[in-house]
Amino acid sequence: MIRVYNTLSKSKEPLAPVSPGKVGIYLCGPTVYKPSHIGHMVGPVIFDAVKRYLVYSGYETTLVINVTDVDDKLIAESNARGMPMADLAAEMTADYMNNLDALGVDSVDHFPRATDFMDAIVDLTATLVDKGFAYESDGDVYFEIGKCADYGKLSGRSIEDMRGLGGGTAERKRSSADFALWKAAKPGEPSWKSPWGAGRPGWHIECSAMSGRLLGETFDIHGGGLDLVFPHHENEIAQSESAHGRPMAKYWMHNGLMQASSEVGKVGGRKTRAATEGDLESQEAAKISKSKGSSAFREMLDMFPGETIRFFLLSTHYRRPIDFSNERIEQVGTGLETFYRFFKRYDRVTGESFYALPVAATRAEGDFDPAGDSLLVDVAKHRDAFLEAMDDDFNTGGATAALFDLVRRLNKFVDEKKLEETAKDHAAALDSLRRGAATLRELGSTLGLFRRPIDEKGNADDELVDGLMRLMIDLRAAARKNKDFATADQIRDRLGELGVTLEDRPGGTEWSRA
RNA sequence: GGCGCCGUAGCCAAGCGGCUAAGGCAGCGGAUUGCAAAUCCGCCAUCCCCGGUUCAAAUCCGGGCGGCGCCUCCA
Repeated sequence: MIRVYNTLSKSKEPLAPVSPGKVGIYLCGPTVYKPSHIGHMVGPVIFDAVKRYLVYSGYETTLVINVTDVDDKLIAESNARGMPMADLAAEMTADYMNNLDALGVDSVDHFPRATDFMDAIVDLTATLVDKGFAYESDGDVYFEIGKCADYGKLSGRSIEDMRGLGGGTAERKRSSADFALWKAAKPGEPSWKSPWGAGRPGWHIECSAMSGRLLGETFDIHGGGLDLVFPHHENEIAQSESAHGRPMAKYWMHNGLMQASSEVGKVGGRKTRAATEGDLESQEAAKISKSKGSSAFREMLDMFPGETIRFFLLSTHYRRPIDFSNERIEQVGTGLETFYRFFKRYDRVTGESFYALPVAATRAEGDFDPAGDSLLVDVAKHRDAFLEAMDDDFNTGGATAALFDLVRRLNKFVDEKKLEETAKDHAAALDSLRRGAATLRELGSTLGLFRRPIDEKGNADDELVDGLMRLMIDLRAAARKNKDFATADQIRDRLGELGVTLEDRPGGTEWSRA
């Protein structure tokens, strides 16, 4: 039984899809006017894992992430850069897609773009006007919050709380809290035809329109960052539910926001803030956000492998805010290496590739009977712990602990059975190891991890280096054979200074680059 | 001011009423190794403070203190 924390009820609820066996997920994606930063990757990585886990759990799952490619900020940026809005959007969308790809986010079924759904947006707006929830004013169309009885149910705000100044359009609105569904085009702005004249959609309407088209009037899970609860999601609910007369989504899942830690020093953070005694500038820099500016995600990919960043994002529970720093990513990267080392060890012992192990597509398929095999009894136990954590509101942090327990058990098994030295004599043990390793790969894959070999620095991509290393290792082996340890150690130490690590194993010496 | 979140070892972090409080990073012992590396074993926390509820609280309630988010563009 999978349980999901629902922002709407502020509690965990058993997952009971609208249509049994099927789950529809809509995640609010980016407005593509600038290169994406790490904050944009949090939701996609989490929901990619959520989808994998749901599929693994037997649900036919559809994941939709929208791309908002028309908006005030896009217009401003395209003017500033002197290029058409559509070109800017295309460029930034490509950047976004490349970033997702590097993180292994490839389970997304649809990336609908707002400009491809203009008809749906206009239709929905017209429906709201027809039903009396919205009104036209000087070519703009506004949603009238006062007509929506339960407005504020998601964020816990009352309409009274909402009465602000109303922005620059106050004089055209009936109430300052009303929000725009459609904005009349000013000269030179990109626009689309509508019953109210040429214009473009307001910020929230595209999500209501696209989710309705792709997932239905009531779908299962709507996700997004915590910062979208108000006003974005609140307004989506108002639009969709007023138009359709039924709930928009059963479960609202919100992920915690990425925050910059002072260690990075680039965008400030908590400690910086303390140090500067509440200085306004550093205070505002604590949260990474589009408008505050932070380095492009693309640059981070030059520093860390995508899988390491993914593991970092999944190392804590998705609802928790997560502090970002290079140091922390390095730490989880160090942890990840434990797995990679085991994979190589597995290859050595079995002569087969870990990455070639079959992965059970579903939970039921992955179930197995330990049949009294002491290794497999433990493997099953850790598998259960993993599933239990994931069932509980996708607790990826707890789940990764089970993964670490599992590799340790597998390593211990290889040690105890001395499989590195005498694998050939232990056919039965190898079978157990295979079964256990397959479980590790299966579980990892539900998080989108361990799916394909990582890129190793150095090795094999340079014939000369490879040949030189073989030479050094052979010379050192000869020295060791002659008990000339001074020479052997000198070779190893000097290579160490160059960032090359040598490891002597039963089957020979292996080298790797830091 | 309004709404909300968080405070668990040196650092990160799971646990959210009841087993010896997961796991990772770092550190310290030990096994292994010619010495290392890797691996394995062991050690390293009474859960911000004060009250309360309960047979029983890190977990619930109240009050402090501290950190943060939203209320304006944001994933």
